[in-house]
Amino acid sequence: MTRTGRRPGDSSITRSEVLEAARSTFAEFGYEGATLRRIATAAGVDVALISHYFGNKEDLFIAVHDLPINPSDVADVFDGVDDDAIGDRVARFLLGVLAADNSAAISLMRAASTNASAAAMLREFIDRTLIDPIAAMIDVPDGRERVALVASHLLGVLFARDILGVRELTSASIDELVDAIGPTIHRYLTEPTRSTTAA
Amino acid sequence: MTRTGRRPGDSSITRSEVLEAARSTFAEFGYEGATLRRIATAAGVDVALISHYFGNKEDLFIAVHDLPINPSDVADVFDGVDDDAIGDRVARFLLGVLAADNSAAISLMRAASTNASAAAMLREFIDRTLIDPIAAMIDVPDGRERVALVASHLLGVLFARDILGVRELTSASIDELVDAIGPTIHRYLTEPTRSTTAA
DNA sequence: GAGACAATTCATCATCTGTTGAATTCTACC
DNA sequence: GGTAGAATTCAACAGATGATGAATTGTCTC
Repeated sequence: MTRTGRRPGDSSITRSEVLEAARSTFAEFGYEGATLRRIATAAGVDVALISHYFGNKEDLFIAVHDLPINPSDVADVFDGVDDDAIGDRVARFLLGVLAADNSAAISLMRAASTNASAAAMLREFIDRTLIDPIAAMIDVPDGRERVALVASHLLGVLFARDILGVRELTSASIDELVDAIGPTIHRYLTEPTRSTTAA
Repeated sequence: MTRTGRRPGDSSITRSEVLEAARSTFAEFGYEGATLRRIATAAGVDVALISHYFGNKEDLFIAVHDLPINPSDVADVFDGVDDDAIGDRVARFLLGVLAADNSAAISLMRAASTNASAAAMLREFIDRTLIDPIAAMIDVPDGRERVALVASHLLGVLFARDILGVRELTSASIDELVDAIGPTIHRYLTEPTRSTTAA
């Protein structure tokens, strides 16, 4: 149907359609599994157009994962929260942002499993956006290790729920998950450790 | 060097060498990334030999992941353990078995991220080997959901540590990790929930 | 309305994928 | 010691992959 040459009408739309198609395809199939042709088909576009816009596959991946949270957002989460509610607040914020249909987090997790540079992206994202600001706020000596445990727990829940499809988690609402996980996060962030936690 | 035809000497070794090469290659590259040719090279063998032995790639993957724990092993972990030590015992057992250089768990996690049948394998493994027996033993109404949270946490730590390479976790010893995570697992398994946990 | 340039597709490339069939070399049994 | 069969490699396959260059069609500016 669509012939060669430029389409009539506003053409700035196509680029964002490609991005959207790439996002959901990366999220569903991971880096290697998300074929340029699959993305192109999902976007209703020829393969070559993707290369034309984004150069190569890796640059497309990077463009897609211009990540959803920035450190100051995380800092805002703590604004005026009394200590008792920190766990819930963090849990709700992260689950809300990361488990959303947006699913950039799932996409990154899938890709990170088999692609070293995606793993580095996610690792640095966790570092810069979670560990750095949260550890600075709770201000305890082993703060970074504590936040790393919190992040691990969140990653694990996303993995089990959205990648593996563990029933006990898929059937729970975000509210129920926050209710279950919040206290754990709260303890990791506030409770004294039993001994030296990590190096 | 190696010419066509059967090699002299004991030939039952080769098969296990292929399995070992497949194990580590799957663990490093995931299902799609672990090329038959890559596995063959690692095993010092021609590609066709793999197909000859294992039929196809999926059967090879299944043969490799004849999984390391069985439910009765898990049950034994609780034998004569007083309630206070359950968390540590579970944490040490699972981290010890799953994070070992054996790395079948990492291999499954990597593959599960991009391959639906690998995800199903891991999900069922968690179900049958962790959730079923542990939930039966703690014997509380929402036991399955509690164990699912425990499993999620463990998966998350493995993911963050062995796949992402988060420094705060890679620099910790197994003992330190057990020390940090044990109490959390203990609470998930024994502490009363704040409200209804999940469906 | 002509010319520059952007958007889009088509055709094609070399490379890699899993799998299969035939050929060769060894071992085991009679 | 000859022969059945297993172990192993070689060669080749059809299909998919990411990338590139040329061709076509639209939009915008003067």
